[in-house]
Amino acid sequence: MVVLAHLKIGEVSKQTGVAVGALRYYEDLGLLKSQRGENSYRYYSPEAIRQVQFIKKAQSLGFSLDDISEVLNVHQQGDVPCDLAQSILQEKIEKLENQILEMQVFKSGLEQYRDSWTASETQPQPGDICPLIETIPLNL
Amino acid sequence: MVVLAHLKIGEVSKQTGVAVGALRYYEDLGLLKSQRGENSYRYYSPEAIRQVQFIKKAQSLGFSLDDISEVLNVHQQGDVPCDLAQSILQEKIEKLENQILEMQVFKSGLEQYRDSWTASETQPQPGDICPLIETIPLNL
DNA sequence: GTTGACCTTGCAGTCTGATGAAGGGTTTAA
DNA sequence: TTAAACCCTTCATCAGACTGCAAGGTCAAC
Repeated sequence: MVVLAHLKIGEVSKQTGVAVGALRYYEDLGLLKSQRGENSYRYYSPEAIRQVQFIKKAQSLGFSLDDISEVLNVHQQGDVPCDLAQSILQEKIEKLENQILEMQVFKSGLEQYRDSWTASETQPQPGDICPLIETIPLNL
Repeated sequence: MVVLAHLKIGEVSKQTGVAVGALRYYEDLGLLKSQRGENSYRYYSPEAIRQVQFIKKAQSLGFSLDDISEVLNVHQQGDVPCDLAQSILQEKIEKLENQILEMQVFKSGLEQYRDSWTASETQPQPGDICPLIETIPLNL
């Protein structure tokens, strides 16, 4: 099947909102293909627009370009990559959950320090830089 | 007041647990001072140990080296930098709070997609890469 | 025919907090 | 005296997803 490839990179950029430099970058990473003219210009088929939109959508789910590359490779081999996409998504969710929990614990710790500082009227000792920070224990 | 500066960088590294390279890096950023011997070795006073520990403690509160630099500059000018430290800490807490909220919203969105995907039995359309991703709206 | 918009490659830079290597000088202990 | 351990500077590298620039080739309109 021959696909018409008549869009220049600037056109793809306009239609997708993705910068020209980013499109070239995607090509370097193997995420996007183009046909080269005799002038060495990149020419794209309308399919490419969908492909770039696919990349943007996956990015909006927190997929890295590396993740997307994996997904596209499976597609390239003729398989439907939805199972892979789902498991990557599940990983993202779990990682996010852990990060949120960690941040909540960390934030509570900071709030405790902030409140104890406001409450205390620590006098600076000679040689101290800032007693409020220096009362914190070193985690070795 | 003359302060004895007899500790070599490796000694400071051992006593603080901070890598030699990191100590040099702190010096480049103006966070830590040393006296140079004729051999061009760095020599540190025992004060430096406390200074490095101060840096570590501030880092454990989420302070960037840039933040710490600001705090130390105030101290350098003879002022007590606790007010500054407190306001930086307050900023960190607020930023963290916002990040946590954003991540929770984002995570809910991802979970909705995950669940709708699992529930739906979307059949791949010709030309689709992965319908589960392609049903996501583009945020323009 | 010439201006300007568009395209090419390749390399450097962004941000943060370092780490590592290369290539060479110094000190210390046996 | 010689080997190991330590120190110096300078430069490169990492993650991630690009952006920007220089120097040049191409194309379309007037």
